[in-house]
Amino acid sequence: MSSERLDREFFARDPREVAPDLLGKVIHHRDLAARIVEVEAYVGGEDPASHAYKGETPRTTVMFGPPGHLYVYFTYGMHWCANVVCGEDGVAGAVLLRGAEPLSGLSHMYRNRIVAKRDSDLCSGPAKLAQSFGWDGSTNGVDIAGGIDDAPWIGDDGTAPEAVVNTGRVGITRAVEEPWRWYVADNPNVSGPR
DNA sequence: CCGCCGATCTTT
DNA sequence: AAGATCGGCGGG
Repeated sequence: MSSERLDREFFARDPREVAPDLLGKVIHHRDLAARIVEVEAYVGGEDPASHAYKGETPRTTVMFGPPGHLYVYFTYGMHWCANVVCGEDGVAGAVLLRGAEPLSGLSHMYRNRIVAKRDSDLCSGPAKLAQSFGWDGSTNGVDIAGGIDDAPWIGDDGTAPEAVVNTGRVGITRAVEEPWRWYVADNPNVSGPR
């Protein structure tokens, strides 16, 4: 099935609008592809849970830049997690990629993630997803909306999720009541609580 | 399947 | 000292 690349305009909206729209879309990177099934929105300046809440720092520079780039951060001393920067240039905002269904290049993903035993171990969590795609600090800031051949990009193949669930975000201690997590119902690649 | 805990290091 | 996580282990 053919896939249309999401452009910068798609990401130039409030992350709370972009996030649910990303469900069902497909992450591509060279031979690898996976369909997004779980996302969370982080709203920068007005969101105490966002890394950008207290303003721009060396770590969060990318979040304040133009939309359609990856914000990849290091956490818990060993994991990388990836967001797509959303909203206007100069305004911090991002959508965390939390879960995806592997579609292509699975043998390559297993090579990137030695501990994975089954397909649902590959992309069922933000750090697992990033690891399966081989993303790390060198991926931070990469443009995914510039039509760059070797860079990751996100495509729309016309598939829409059957049922979407909206809940509070996972793994945070501040602003836990904000309903800014969305996931596809009954999908084994969703990482958090159902 | 679920809950608990340790790993490991950057950021605050 | 905490953190946008994960995997191993033990118990039900």
